[in-house]
Amino acid sequence: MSERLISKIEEKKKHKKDLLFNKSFELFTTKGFSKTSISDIVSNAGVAKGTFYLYFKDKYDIRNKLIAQKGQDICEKAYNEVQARDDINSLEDGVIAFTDSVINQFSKDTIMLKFIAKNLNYGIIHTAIVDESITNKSGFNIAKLYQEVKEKSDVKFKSPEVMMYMIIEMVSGTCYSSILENEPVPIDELKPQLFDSIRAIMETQKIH
Amino acid sequence: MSERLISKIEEKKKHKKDLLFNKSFELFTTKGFSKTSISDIVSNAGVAKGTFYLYFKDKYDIRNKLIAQKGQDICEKAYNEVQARDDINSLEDGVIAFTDSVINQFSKDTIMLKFIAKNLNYGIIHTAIVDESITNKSGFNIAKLYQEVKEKSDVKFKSPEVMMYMIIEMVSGTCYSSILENEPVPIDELKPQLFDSIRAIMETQKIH
Amino acid sequence: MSERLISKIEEKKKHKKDLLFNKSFELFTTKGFSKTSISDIVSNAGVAKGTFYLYFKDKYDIRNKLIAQKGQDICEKAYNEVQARDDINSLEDGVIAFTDSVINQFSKDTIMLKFIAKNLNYGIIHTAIVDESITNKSGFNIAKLYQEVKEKSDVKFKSPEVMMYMIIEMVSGTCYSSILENEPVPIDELKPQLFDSIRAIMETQKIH
Amino acid sequence: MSERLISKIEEKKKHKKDLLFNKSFELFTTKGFSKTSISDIVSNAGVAKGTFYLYFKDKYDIRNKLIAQKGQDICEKAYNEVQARDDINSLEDGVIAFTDSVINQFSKDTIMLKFIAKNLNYGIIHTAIVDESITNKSGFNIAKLYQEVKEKSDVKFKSPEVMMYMIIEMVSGTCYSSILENEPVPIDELKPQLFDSIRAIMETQKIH
DNA sequence: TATGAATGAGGCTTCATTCAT
DNA sequence: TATGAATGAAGCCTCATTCAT
Repeated sequence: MSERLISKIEEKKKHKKDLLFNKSFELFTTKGFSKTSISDIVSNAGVAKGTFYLYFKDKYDIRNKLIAQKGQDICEKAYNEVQARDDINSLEDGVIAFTDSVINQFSKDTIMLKFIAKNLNYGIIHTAIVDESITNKSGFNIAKLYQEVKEKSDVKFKSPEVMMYMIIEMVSGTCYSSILENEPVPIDELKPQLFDSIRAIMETQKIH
Repeated sequence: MSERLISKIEEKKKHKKDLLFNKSFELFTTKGFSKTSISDIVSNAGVAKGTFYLYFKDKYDIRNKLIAQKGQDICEKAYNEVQARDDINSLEDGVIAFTDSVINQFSKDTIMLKFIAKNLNYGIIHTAIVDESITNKSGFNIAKLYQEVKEKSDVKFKSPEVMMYMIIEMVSGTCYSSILENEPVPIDELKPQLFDSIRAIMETQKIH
Repeated sequence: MSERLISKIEEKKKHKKDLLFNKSFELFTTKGFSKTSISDIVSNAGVAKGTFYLYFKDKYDIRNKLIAQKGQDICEKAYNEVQARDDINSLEDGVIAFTDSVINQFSKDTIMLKFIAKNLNYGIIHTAIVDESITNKSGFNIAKLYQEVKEKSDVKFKSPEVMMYMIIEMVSGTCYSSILENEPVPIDELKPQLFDSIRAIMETQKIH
Repeated sequence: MSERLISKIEEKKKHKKDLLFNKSFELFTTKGFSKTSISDIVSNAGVAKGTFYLYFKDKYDIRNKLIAQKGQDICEKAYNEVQARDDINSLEDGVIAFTDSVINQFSKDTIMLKFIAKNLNYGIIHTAIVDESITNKSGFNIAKLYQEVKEKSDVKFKSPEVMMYMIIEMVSGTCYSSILENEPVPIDELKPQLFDSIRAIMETQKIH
């Protein structure tokens, strides 16, 4: 009986935390982070100011957890989509399919793109990955994925980390303004050239 | 006589504006933008608060002009270095030489790297390029450079804008953490792979 | 059986109250009263916030009871020490011996000195003396002591209350900074002069 | 002309600072220090919140300066009164006359007595004495006074600092409750006994 | 032009207290 | 009795901006 009581309370707490998460995301993406105050967040969530501090240290805390959370959601979805396909015959195909999924998700949800791109930086990602409350939520973990892919691949690359890095930066940088402003070209035009470039970069890195 | 008087006043005005520019840059790069107040800036510059508003609209205004200014300084220096070399036989060589110069400048001045990277975004660049007070300062102009290079080249590319974009994003993204944190590898290790990738991307874009 | 059950519960209650007492004292003397919150107290005591309000009205309540308690402990100890001596031949000797014991106790426990001195005031003492939960704890009672001493003495004084008052204030005031800061002189140097002054004051008050 | 302008502005500033001083004193003595907020102070003074911070660091700052200020005012007045008398034939007479003046001042202004007694401590006095904005206000200086008296006296004392200390503590301690609560006796009854005790203490300290 | 005193909105955070469980 | 989530008033302080001089 007392167990059920506890779980009920825990559920309520979870609900309140999620409420704060969702309303914060809403406000950060519409008003912008620095123009969103704690007052805005709590009045939107319909809770008292003090309640915010029961769940988060400050505005930066909730932002960082939000970024990590959303970032992982996107990667997890992309991973699952790649797994479900049966036309992936090489690592190149896999990387491109993964990229394609991420681009598509961002194209459909430009608010998310703006939020993540504006706020992403390595410090945040790192501390977030360490935060168990996020990584434990689902079984998925971006670090595990990377390891898994590397081991499965039968082709060897000179420096896989550098290669992935170059690809990620190229993709994220160009897509940001392509999706949001159609500059230098709309995303549909950009994609084939991007994929060609990914293959070209991977080719330079192969060890024969 | 009155002309000289006017020019003297103009000089003084210029002096104060420059002072505010320099001190702002100092503070933005040490304390960070959002933690730097107008009070900080003026007390460091030794002028009154009201004076700030005589020259700039607000804190964002001075930051944007600062970024554009510093960004152009770097490009101009890189351009001049490339011009002075006599071992540039192709557009690829030119792009790589230009990139190399920029990377070297940032390696020597990581504060600048942090400032520009953290604040750069297309909106700022665009409004800044339009601002005559910056572009007119020296004869150099990044837009003109681009045109010039494109016309000179005897090889044609499918989509030069896209190509340059992809290269720029790949370079800037990877160099940031490579220079500042040696991640994923130190900049000296990164460079050859980056240059290989640049050549590879350009190759995919060539029209034969 | 039910009696033992009740006494067990009573013991538990007593235990919790004592726990709150002890942890409060610890925190008040380390962090200071105003910087110690109820949250601090209960989290240190390992009980829930609501529990605090089961035993005390508020932070002031627990502080006042603490002061009275600790003050009485000190007086009781001093009284017992004086009783145990056989070299006390006059009221002057008794007063000085009592004073000496209190000073020694404070010298060994400066935290207590700070706490009591900083918080002592007549309102608190008075309400605390009235509080039965404190005075009943042991048989000792400072008011009874005073009466007892006065009756036993064969010398008469003009105004014993005033005399004791002057002595107490002189002693407590000077000892505070002498013990804590060695100002104006260390306590060992101060003592003989203090005792001379006590004797001198008492002499002016004697009725011959 | 510009000089007069500056002095006019300085006058206005002085006026505002004094306004804050006065209103703070009023509130601290009626509501109590901890229950007086900055908001209370500024709304009573009729200035904006920010203005407070132009003149004082925080609530503690204004309180400490207030104590030092008021304390010095009292001592200065007592000193002048002693100087004006022609029946002072010894150091004992001087100390007693000074004490008498201070007691009389506090008897007439019990609010001041409460404020100073509750807040006085050596740290505050010390930092206040160092603060030039207070000590320079008038020529008077408590440290100078002490030196002056010591040099003039033709009788020598074993340890003048300790002696003064004991006297001060005895006087201040007993007077506080005597003036405010008539306990243990009204101040008029206390005085003669206090003065006897002062003479007795000084006697024990004389070097013959 | 230049100054800097004054403003006051608005942000962040703490914390005593309550009350449903 | 005991709990601790929730409250929201209340405090402190900063800072961009204005305007009289």
